Amino acid sequence: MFTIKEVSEKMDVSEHTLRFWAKSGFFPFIKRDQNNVRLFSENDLEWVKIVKCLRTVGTDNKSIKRYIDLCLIGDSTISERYGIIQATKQKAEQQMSELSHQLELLEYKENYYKKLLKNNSAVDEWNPMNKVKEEESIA
Amino acid sequence: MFTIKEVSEKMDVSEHTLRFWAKSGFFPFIKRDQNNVRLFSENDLEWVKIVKCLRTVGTDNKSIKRYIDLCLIGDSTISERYGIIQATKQKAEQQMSELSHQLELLEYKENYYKKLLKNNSAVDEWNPMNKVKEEESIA
DNA sequence: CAATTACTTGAGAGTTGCTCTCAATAGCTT
DNA sequence: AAGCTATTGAGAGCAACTCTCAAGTAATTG
Repeated sequence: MFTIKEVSEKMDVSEHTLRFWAKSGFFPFIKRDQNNVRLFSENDLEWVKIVKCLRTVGTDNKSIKRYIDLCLIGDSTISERYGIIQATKQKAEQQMSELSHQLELLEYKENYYKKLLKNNSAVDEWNPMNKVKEEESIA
Repeated sequence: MFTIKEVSEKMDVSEHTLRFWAKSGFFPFIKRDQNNVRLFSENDLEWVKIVKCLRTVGTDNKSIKRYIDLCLIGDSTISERYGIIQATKQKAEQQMSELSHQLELLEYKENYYKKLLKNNSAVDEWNPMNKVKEEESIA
């Protein structure tokens, strides 16, 4: 059994967020000790894991709650849960491809700045002939 | 020259967000027509592109403003901008690897549900012998 | 054994980055 | 002229945290 602090470190989710998620009903099986302190079991960690996964992919909390509730209902909801997981997978894949697209832009910029740095250190800054005119700055 | 609606469609960013970004000072060169309507130039689209890129990777708006301001200052800030782009690239790479990690979990779940669906349709649900005991539901 | 330190709790305020609503204005169409 | 379509800025609303705080408990230390 783990305290919220231990879970926070183990799963790399802030204690605040874990409490917020708990209040949102994302961890239905959490026990408390005699002092009302939350104690997470290994099984509870699995719930943290799936919630973190869904949030990482950008699922909103309402949809996460829906998924949790489906799990609690039981076997009759398996095909709906299967659909949710599939849709989430697709979303994750789209995000990967979007990210790799943005990485291309970042690499282009990186090279652009690298070149500028090389040139700048080579030229004589004090020579007015090296002044470059620009209509508008570039991002 | 493009209206905000055209830019919204071209760049896949909502008009609301574009206005919000404009108000935040992310597009320093935007012109207006005689009716105060914003007109984006091709160069302005480049600013939209880089802002969208930085936001996609999760850069906060304050840091984006800092980057924009550095661009406006000019050549003396190239090495700082280079650093920002490098750090952003790293962040994007981390996010890719986090996403692909989460994709693994999603694939595992997908297979798990796929198997359950196959079994469920094969067994006789009305046979009490097929009742499976579970201590706690699983996410 | 009182005091300090280290956690934990829930309530609730504050923050970020949108997102949406609205009234005012302008141009185009019939 | 009336209707339709855009655009604008101001400002309300929202999601998902994030942070602050007072209160409670437990272990440690002087």
